[in-house]
Amino acid sequence: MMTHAINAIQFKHGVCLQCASRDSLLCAGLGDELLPHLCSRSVQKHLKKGETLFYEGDAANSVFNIKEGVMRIVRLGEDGRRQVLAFLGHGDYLGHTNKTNFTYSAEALTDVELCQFQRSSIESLSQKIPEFDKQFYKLTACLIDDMTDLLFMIGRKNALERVASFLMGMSDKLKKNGSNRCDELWLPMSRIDIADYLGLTLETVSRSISRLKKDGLINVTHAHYITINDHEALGALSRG
Amino acid sequence: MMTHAINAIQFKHGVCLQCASRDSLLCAGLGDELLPHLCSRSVQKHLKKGETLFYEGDAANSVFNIKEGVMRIVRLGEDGRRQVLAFLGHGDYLGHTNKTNFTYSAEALTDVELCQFQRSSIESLSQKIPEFDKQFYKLTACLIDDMTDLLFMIGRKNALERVASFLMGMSDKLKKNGSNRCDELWLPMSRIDIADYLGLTLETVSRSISRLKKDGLINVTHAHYITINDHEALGALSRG
DNA sequence: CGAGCAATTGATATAAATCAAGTTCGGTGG
DNA sequence: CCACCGAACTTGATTTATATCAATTGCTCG
Repeated sequence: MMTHAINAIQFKHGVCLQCASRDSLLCAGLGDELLPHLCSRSVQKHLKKGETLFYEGDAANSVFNIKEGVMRIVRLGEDGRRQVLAFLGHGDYLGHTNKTNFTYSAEALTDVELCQFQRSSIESLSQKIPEFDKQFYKLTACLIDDMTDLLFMIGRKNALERVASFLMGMSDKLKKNGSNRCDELWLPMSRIDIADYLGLTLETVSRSISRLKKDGLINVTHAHYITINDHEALGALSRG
Repeated sequence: MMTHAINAIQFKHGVCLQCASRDSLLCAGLGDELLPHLCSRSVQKHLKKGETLFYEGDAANSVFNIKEGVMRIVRLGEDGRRQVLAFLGHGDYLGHTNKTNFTYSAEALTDVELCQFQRSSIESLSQKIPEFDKQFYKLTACLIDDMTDLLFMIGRKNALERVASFLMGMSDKLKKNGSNRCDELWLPMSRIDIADYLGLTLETVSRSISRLKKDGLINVTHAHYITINDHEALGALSRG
């Protein structure tokens, strides 16, 4: 029995050591020697495209780190109005709330790999792993920074600027993750998802994309594959 | 010299022990015996109405806890477009970012009292004060919850619903802080501030308030003093 | 008391929503 | 492999909510 338990932890430690997200998530601040402390508290989860991780209203007992894939975070109004709060992917932290139940759902837009932690263990993890603090600060801060940008965008930018901002944001994310082809975008989400993210309708999103295409700022090789022709100009437009 | 230093810490500890925000900020999780550890890292700040705590672009080396008063958090676009990201007051945490420079300014709408901490000490405070974790989790989570609500509001609600949501939010804050007169609102901010918070123009805010008044949901005794007549109906309207 | 700013209210313009066809894409079965 | 179907997307016509422009009123403070 004892041996079994130790093997299990060593196995998980191995998973974490080789993880593609080793340098970007809650584990990033920890040296290899401390990794098992965090690993032993995590559960690895796999979602197929289209599956839901949790629904609005579910008990908020877990938080998650996304290792791979893209998730859609959605808030639904009583009458069906829908706001996409974020598209999250590699390196993003999900589920941080003070409420007892989630006020949004999380759905997989692609196959997704993630680590699940008990909220209670995250709330006091630094007591066991002091090095954990800094990375936790960083992940929550990134979340807040992104939401700040989104608030400004939805509150004060027009349709064309919002779509430009969205595309630039997708490009920035690629760059952040070390891609050298950050102008070749893959958009796994539908036009409705983009519209609900930007506070627009799908028709307006579609028209804005067509406009950017007509003006030569982007190329639309396929509805879900867009290349940025003029990164500079698209950036300027996104800033207003 | 030695005596002087000890007295200074004891004095600050005294300030913290008697603080009106003792139960709601970063210090809330700590017993009186641990309080000096946090106190010794804080600087007490006082702002007069109209003063700016920091500007967009300033180095983001500090975070703050607001003990008293109301602050306006503002993001400015290159061409002057303005988005109020939050109105913060008693019990709120301010300045949490992963960026090296603030992307928003913080201005006092009233006289304000706050505690300032070095970001570097917050990033690793749990190493010294394990009990600190839980409260830090809570404050960052509240921030994210509020921004989530605001995103849904700006992205998917119409003007009247936004203004209703804003008023309900002000009422909720009073209730959270223990007021038994949560329907008697004092609005220290201007109509422009409200408009820039809700992603509207001041005229639309003014018209919406007039409409709520005409429909009997609220009373406007003064531009900055509003009472909610029908809490239930205003809540229903705010939810859409 | 009056100057100047904040707020309200009204008239008009406009960006985006809504309504309505078409078109393309992706999958399925013959 | 191709034809068909439905879903996703694009494009066009019209409506509408809110912005913009403009005038008036009300407050605040010197």
